[in-house]
Amino acid sequence: MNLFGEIRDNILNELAAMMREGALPAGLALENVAVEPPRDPAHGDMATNAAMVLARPAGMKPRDIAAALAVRLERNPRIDSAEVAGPGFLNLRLAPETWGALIEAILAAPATYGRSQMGQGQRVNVEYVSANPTGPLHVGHSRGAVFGDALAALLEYSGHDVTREYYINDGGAQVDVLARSVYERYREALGEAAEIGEGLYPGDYLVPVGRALAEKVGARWLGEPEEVWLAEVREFAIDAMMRLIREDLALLGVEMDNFFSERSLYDSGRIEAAIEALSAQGLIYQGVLEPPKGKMPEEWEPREQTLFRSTAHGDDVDRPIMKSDGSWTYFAPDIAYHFDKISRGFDQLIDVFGADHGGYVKRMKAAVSALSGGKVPLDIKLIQLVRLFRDGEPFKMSKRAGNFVTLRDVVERVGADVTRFVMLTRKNDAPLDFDLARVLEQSRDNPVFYVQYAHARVKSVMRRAEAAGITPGAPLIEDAAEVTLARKLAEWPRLVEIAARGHEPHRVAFYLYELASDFHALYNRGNDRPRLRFVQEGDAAATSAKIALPLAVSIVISAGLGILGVTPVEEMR
RNA sequence: GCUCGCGUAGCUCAGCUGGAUAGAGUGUCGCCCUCCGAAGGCGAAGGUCACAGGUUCGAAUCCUGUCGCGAGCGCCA
Repeated sequence: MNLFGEIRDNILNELAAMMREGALPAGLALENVAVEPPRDPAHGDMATNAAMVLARPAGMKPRDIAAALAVRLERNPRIDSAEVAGPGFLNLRLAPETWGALIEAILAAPATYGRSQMGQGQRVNVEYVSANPTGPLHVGHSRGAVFGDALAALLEYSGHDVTREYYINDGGAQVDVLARSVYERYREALGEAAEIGEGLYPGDYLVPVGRALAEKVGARWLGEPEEVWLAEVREFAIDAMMRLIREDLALLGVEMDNFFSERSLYDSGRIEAAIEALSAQGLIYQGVLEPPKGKMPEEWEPREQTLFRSTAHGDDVDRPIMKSDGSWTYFAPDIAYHFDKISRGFDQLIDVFGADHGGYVKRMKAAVSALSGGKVPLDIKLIQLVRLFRDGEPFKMSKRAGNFVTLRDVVERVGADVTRFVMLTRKNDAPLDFDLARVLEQSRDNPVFYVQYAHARVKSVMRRAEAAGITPGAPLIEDAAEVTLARKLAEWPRLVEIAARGHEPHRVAFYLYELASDFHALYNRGNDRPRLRFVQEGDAAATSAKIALPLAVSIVISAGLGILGVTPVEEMR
């Protein structure tokens, strides 16, 4: 049940009838008619802009249309009153029974309330994390991981067919560096002194990898030149790193559907095929780029390169795809990778990148636009930095890795649920402050706690009702605080669609906080007014009617937390 | 220099793809706990939505320009 959607349908039907009867000119477009919660609750339960949207095309005054529509809507038994306000808003007040019916509908279909068919089964590929396989994940990665995972869940919840994908950058120079670093640890494991020179990865996490390698191959690569061992050590090291990364992801509860190897694109003709597809459109040429203005690199000299005419698809300058030695730039396999995604038949692509990839957005969109003939939209979500604190002080430490805080450090301290929720309490493009101490505080200004506490409170109420042998019955929504809460529940399906459309999972987190807040307000009101308590001592019938509302709240909280990947708790400890 | 993002209450941030008197938490101030649901509750103050124009019935939201902060800018991925 989607109350906003249903009331909107009612309104559209009335407008259609008005057109048939001549009260409105025929043929008016109705897509822009919206039914929304009014900003000020004093304006009622719902408001529609129908009259204002239609006034101009109908050549009528907004308030006249609104008044005529109001008369019709007031005949609807679900609507108590319809009132013309302001420039032509129509404010609706719903009948108490309408709220009761909503709560009953939620209880009757707890697994589906809020789910949407908006996506119509569209196939969406969400690529996220995609960290280089050279070490454990750090805090920054965890934000991208949580965001991508929640976005994927949100899209599934709204009717999309989602594939969660990780792109393994195992084709570039950094995995050679990894191999050399592991080789030093290998030598170390065999009793020689490791020489971790400048530019190698110094982290301790490579020590066991070197040891495992020594156990596997023995001493046969000792003293041998790089050409002998590099390729095999690289394979071995990448495998080890990807295992590490999968473990880190598992700690956060993130599970990918597909890992895509960059290396698999090389030596298989797939890069060439992707470039050829661009070339066939005349988008590949030999040329010389202008130097960037204002900031002249030290050793700039004009250089002829193979370029992709990304400017034909909205980029600012054309981009090189081949180095002067004839090898591909990093951009080329990325083009091939996205070509592969397109050819796998996805209707929509989403890339979740770190904010330092900002300069990369336009060229990637240009490539996808060209390769898909403009048919497959690519949305790139940039994830801003995470600043770690503890009790307000900047937090720096590393147990195992170079000089960064690992994902594991954080999850082991505060838990996966807290990490996930907190990471989603900001828009992706705003920096996030993460305080390892404050996220564990039990107070109202900690949204994780506040939402969990609301769920636990409901469960406590339900346990007490159950102990008295009482089950939820036909709900009775009468007090203003109860209506406020029911109204918030009615917004859930609408919020899901808004959040999914904008690829903005943080909206779910904020919604849950508001819902919890309204719930706690009602609960607290029971202090002063015992009639508002959910469990009415010695009155089974009243209790049965009262507990339907909190139960519905817990259903929605549980669904929302499910999208965020957070486990709802039964009790606080 | 160019590109992208951001700029909203003292602080941290929401703000529904253009709606009404711009919201929440925190902080500040006032009131409320012997017990019955205070890991708090109720209320108040607090704003030139960075600035200036524009678009229209209507702008924090869209467009142009300016300022400030951050990130990026040809063989690093």
